[in-house]
Amino acid sequence: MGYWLLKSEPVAFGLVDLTAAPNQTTTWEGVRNYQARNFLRDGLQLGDQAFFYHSSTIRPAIVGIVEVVRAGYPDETAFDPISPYYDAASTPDQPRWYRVDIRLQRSLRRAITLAELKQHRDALGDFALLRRGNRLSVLPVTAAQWAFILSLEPTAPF
DNA sequence: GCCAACGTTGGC
DNA sequence: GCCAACGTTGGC
Repeated sequence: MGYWLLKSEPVAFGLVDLTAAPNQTTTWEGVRNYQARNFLRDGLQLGDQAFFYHSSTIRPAIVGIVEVVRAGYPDETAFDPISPYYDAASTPDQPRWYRVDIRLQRSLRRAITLAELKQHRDALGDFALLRRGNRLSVLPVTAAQWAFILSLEPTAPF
């Protein structure tokens, strides 16, 4: 079972949108970065969990947990000339870009902000989200990092 | 809005 | 293959 972090700009598609989506499920398409593509194609497996992260916003933060409900498959938006994600170099025979489908498992009881995560650099170790100049929209999380971050979320009220 | 980081493109 | 130019990401 693998763990990941998926970034999304809430202005474009945030937790509110995922919550409102049919079946609280969406397809994670339009990723046009090779490293992220490799994770989508080869890394994310059915049943894997991922943090849902809000980026490019006033308070960047992990806000939810999603589950992979369909592992990597070709991102067909690359084949569509009208799509903003169109890429003439990607063909059905030789797809260049991949996507996964995800479903909201639950919202976090509170947002765990990037600022807070930075305070725990030592505990988190080498965490892709905290690397300098990190721009990856799909990144791996170790089991230890996953457990630690979840431990920051308050449990039952009492 | 600014700027650092960094991936991509294209000329040579 | 090098590298400058350029575009995008994303935090602040």
